[in-house]
Amino acid sequence: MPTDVGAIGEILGFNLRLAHGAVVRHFTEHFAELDLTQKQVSVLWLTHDQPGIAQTDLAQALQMDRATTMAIVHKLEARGLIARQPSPDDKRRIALRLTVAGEEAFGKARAAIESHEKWLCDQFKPGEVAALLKLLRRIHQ
Amino acid sequence: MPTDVGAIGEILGFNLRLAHGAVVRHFTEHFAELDLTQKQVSVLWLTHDQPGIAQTDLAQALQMDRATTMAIVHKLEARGLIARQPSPDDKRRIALRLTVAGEEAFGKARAAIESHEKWLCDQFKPGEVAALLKLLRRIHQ
DNA sequence: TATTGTTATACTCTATAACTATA
DNA sequence: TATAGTTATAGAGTATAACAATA
Repeated sequence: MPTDVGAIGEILGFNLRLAHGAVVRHFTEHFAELDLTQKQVSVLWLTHDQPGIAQTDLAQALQMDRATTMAIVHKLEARGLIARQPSPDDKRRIALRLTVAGEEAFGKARAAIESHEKWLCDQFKPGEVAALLKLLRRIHQ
Repeated sequence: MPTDVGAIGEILGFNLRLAHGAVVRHFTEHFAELDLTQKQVSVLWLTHDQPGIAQTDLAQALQMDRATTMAIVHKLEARGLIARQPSPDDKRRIALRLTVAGEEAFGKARAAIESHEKWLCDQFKPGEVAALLKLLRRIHQ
């Protein structure tokens, strides 16, 4: 039984923060074996869906700073999950692709996401999931 | 116009993360002048509401680790916003209170929270705010 | 034994600033 | 000039482990 938080418990931003934290904790436990963070999985996912994507595109899609994106991509490259090659038509851009090991890791991650997402969605009725999705989108779009 | 994120955009956890990030960014800009983070404001708020509260209580209410709580309280104490005194009935516990400066800072923070929260809630109809609050609570409770 | 506070440590995320190369 | 990548740097948050004092 959590401590009563009083008036702050009525603040939407406060509840969003606690909900986010709870999901992150579950994610971290769930992905401990794969040793992947939310951000890393997101980058693997987007790179899988859009081979040749550049860091700037990732940054925009995931609403991150370029430097933050750099750090995440660099780590995934060091682990041999992502390969980089200069883009022929624009030499400033570097095209990203998953390596064979990256595709394999993403396959496992995708299965883990499904069960993680199921845990989250099982807390709601189907209509509630759609409603929550719609409301959350309005905040970040 | 954000980049199309594809299938990952249907994941509830993904949207929760982006929404949380957007709110944190707005909060940070909004509180730049006061130089306070979400966590720091939460601690000030709870300490204001419950004078004599201990770090363990804060940790439980804010769903944080004890060590994390320690770091936040310590920083607020160093800034002269929080005072600590050993609890008479349980010498392990340390009672926390806001100093005069702390009360003043919290007063300003409370006004800033109101306008920040208004920005957030203005993105929704009244019924939607209540619905979102209810759904988020279910995740972290 | 259990709880509270504490310290040390480490990693992720986040952002800013400044630099290089290319468009 | 604007964009893409890069590096250095710094701070916040998160968590684990281990310790001392007290219950």
